[in-house]
Amino acid sequence: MAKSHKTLRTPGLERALDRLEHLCRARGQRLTRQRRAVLSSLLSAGRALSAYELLERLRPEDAKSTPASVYRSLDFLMALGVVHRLESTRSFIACEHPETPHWVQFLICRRCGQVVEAEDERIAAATERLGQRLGFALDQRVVELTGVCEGCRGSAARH
Amino acid sequence: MAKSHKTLRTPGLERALDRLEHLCRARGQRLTRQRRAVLSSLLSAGRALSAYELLERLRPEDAKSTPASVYRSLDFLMALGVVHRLESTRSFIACEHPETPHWVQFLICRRCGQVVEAEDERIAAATERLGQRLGFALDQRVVELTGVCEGCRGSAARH
DNA sequence: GGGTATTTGATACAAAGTATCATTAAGCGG
DNA sequence: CCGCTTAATGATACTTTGTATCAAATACCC
Ligand SMILES: [Zn+2]
Ligand SMILES: [Zn+2]
Ligand SMILES: [Zn+2]
Ligand SMILES: [Zn+2]
Repeated sequence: MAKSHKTLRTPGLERALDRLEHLCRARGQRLTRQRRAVLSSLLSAGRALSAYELLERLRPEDAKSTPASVYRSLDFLMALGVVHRLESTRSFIACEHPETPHWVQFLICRRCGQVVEAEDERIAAATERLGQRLGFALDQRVVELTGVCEGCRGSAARH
Repeated sequence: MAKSHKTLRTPGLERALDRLEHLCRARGQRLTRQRRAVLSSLLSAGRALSAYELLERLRPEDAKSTPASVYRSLDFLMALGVVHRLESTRSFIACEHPETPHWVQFLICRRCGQVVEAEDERIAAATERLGQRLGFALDQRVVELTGVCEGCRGSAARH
């Protein structure tokens, strides 16, 4: 029988890991087991995770993960642009469209925790403009909009 | 001789504390010594401070400040809208124009730490729009743009 | 498969933020 | 000005989040 790789279950995840590999090769960066595991875990979580939640999910598979190692992998993946950090919730999420380098905005539902990654031209342009107007050469833009998503508003009669 | 209040040194600070008092009365909230001290300290710092930096500045005057008490005062002042939290630097800063309720953007210089509070109509409108488009009823918007300010770019020959 | 620079493991620590409950004081009415 | 009531603080201990250091391991190139 064929060797039973644990992959190939979710094609989306497979594609993301392939993309990670190609990104690393292109930049001459090393792709390690941990880095793969961290991205993989974030992707299959399907939501934002704190570094320590992530750690808990990694431990069963890799007992020697530590906070430091998780943060290191996260930093690496963020530099590559395949993971983002949500400043307002101190958590991390896999990028939803890592094909292009991008400045994104996040919409966060405070009730169900859903996070939507948006790429709004208007906001991008307006922030760039503001930076120029005030003389700042911007290199990082955090836009995190918190509220209640449509689903959650519907499902709550009131209050 | 007249009683030697330690106030009246900086009219801007005085005005801010008066405003704080009025805000509290208007809302039936109590204005305590600590809350005054926290706002006062943030104002005279003239920059963003972490909660613990703030604590250090309060301790000489009020030896029984604790992390918990500082965070409580900060939460109170933020609810009133006279203090903002910078998510991307985990710090707090006095509002630069607390007259009106507002959604603001922050520009942060990563070299000198300067923070500028802006109120850009275009960004406000664009974020609101995005929220509507994606079905979110927004109640908090974090817009924090980091880069290098004009002064710092000028003063650095290169790198 | 071996060599080397990079990454990780292990440990310890620093920084940021919160829970709890007994005690204190702000603001109000008399 | 005094005492009452309720909200806020003090004290303590704890949780969560993030880093420093250096020896050991491993990804990648050949
Ligand atoms: Zn993205
Ligand atoms: Zn929701
Ligand atoms: Zn403000
Ligand atoms: Zn600067």
